Amino acid sequence: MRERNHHERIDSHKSSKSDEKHKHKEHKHKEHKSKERDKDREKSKHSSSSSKNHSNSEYKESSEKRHKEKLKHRDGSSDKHRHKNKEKRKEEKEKLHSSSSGVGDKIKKENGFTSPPRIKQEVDDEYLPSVKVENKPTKRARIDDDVDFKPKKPKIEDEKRTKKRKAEEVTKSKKGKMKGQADGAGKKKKKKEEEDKWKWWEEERYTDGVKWKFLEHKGPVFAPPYIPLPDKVKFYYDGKHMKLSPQAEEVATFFGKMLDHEYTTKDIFRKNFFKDWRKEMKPEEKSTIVDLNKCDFEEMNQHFKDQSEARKQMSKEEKLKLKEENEKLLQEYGFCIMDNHKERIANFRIEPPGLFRGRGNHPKMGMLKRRIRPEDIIINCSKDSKVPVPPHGHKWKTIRHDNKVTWLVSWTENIQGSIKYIMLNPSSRIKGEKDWQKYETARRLKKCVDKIRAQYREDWKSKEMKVRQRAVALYFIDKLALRAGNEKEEGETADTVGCCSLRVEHIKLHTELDGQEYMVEFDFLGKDSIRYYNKVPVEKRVFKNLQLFMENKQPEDDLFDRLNTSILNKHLQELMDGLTAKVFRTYNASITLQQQLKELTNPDENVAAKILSYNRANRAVAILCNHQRAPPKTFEKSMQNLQTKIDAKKDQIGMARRELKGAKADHKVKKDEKTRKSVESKKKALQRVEEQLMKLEVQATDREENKQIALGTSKLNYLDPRISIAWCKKWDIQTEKIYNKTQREKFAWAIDMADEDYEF
DNA sequence: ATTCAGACTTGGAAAAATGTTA
DNA sequence: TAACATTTTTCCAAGTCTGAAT
Repeated sequence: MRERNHHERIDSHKSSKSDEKHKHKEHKHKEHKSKERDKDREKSKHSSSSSKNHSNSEYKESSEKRHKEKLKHRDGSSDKHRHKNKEKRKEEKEKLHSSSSGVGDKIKKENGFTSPPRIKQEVDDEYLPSVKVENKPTKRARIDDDVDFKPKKPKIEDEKRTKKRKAEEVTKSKKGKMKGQADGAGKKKKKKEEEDKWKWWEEERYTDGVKWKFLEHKGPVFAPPYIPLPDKVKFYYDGKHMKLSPQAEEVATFFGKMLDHEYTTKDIFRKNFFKDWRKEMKPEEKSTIVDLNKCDFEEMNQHFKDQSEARKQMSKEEKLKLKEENEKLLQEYGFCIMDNHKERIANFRIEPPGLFRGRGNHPKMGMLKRRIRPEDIIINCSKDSKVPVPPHGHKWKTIRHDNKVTWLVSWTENIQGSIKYIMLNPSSRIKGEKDWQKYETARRLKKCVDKIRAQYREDWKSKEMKVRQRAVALYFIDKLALRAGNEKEEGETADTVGCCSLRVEHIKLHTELDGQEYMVEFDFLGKDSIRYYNKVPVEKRVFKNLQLFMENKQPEDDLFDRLNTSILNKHLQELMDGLTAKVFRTYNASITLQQQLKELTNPDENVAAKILSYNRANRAVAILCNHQRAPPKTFEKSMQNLQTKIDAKKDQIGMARRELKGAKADHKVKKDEKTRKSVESKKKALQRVEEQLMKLEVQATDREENKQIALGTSKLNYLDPRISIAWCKKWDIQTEKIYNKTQREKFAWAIDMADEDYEF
């Protein structure tokens, strides 16, 4: 950020953003940098035994340096020019290469779809042309899909509900009437609940980009106004008490609340905070408070701790009252009417002001996120609806009636200048339909993925650099489930990359490593600055291509310099309607789950063990997608507790065994009914405890394996829920065992529609 | 072709709610 | 019944992708 501003000033006479970007990139301290990276690698090697390393912290430090080490720009020659020359050189070399190495290329056993780390076996099979799937032209596939995606009849026989939304109201009331007449009073309630569950998936979708016909809501709930601190809570500057103006005090409390957080120790955070805080100060304050290090927020911090403690200690009645108030608010603002149905809103509360907490090494961390007022708010609703009323004495910024979008409320946030929205809950029709559609697109990919894979393998040999890069990138996206990797504005966000934005410094080539040939070692920060570390064997041709792409480049140069997400997606679009890079992630995630479930589920095992298998399948996907979490702070202890329980259970078993033995002996002697019964019951008791033990042990295994893996995201966003539902039905496992209430609501469509035979 | 705003999905952490134990 | 552990929900940042403007 600093550096960037500096440059902007110097270079202000010219240059587009992209020029600037390259200038920055191309004049960094190489030696310095690469040394840093080496050190880093060294570290990561030590710390990782598995092929994917999960420690983020190490990486972050060094990535931080990236920004700092940029050197001054010097020459003015056009960037594009340079680029072109570079590429020409490359193309020449490429020709040489392909003619010399191409011939000897034998087809390896490796087909390019070896398992991602720790997934036992998988996509391999997918690559082989399957019997069932012919390679249809994409057009055709599209049609197929559409058929698939249309609501299915079965469950609506009796009611003929497949009609246009317009007709819904009629349907509904008619239905109500029928019920009212038919049912006895006692049944009414239950019936009503049933009716409330609207099966939108049995109705027709909008086709023309229209998202709704009617939309009515009450607008957002604003953050509560700032309550000044009581006088006894003091702020000290340089050891001296200082009463702050309300504005300055509010911002100070944001910092005070966070005192225990690591953020407040970070330089950038402190610097950004202090700068923005000073903007809120009165002139006197501004002239006095010049050094953040001399500020003492301790009492504020304590005050808020006390407050939250007090909240915990509230009496039952008070808590209940609070809960009721919350519920009232939810009832009033938490729902909207969209096309005759009451739907839950996801986030009806406006984000309160506070300090921006970017993730990873974010240049803007600590900046003040300002309070949103009604005047910042754009309302979206239908013309014929009751327009939400702004708070007294205020006006909305704008009121819109745009039914081509799904949001109800929007505002522009001041840190990145991006737009924030209030939208509906995942259980809503509008989200659900889209979600369903996403999986249908992925299923269409399944039908043509063989063809696409064959195609990009062909493209590895292309004469055109652009095509080769595209093909290798796509291979990574497919094989490793990498994200597309859009370009980002440098200095505005943390330095993270995806596939297309990988830089030379992010991969290392090893002709041989760990006994395998042609290994690529990935090490970069992905979304949310989560580290991706992986060593993968690739095909020789890919390897050679990578060498080519890296020739004559600096570590900080783009690996795929002729490629970006827009080029890639345009290409994908041509291969299959609706295909984009992220579809591969969805596809590979879902297909992996399906295969893993098939492979891991043991019919003879009990429910607990089956669930463990499910979780393991889920885990395989999470690993593929690199979904990591920080190990829970209480992890070790919680493992210990579980172990204690297990030990206790084992003792119990010993006891039960002895008792059984005794009973048996008794029975042998007496041979009467009473002792026989006793033996029976002891046997049962033993069995019971053994089962409990088994459950605990399964739980322990599951938890251990899940230490640094986050299952949530894949479960919620990547796995076709119908696969899971089919699995549940097949093995007679309750849906509740794998989906909690929220999840069941979100996946209601899948729960209703998938049967045991569903195949992704 | 490139840039940019906009809209929407995806992501882990943290807070809140709920369950369990001493 | 408080303290602690675990699960669920909320929060909001950070991606992807589209389409319009230039």
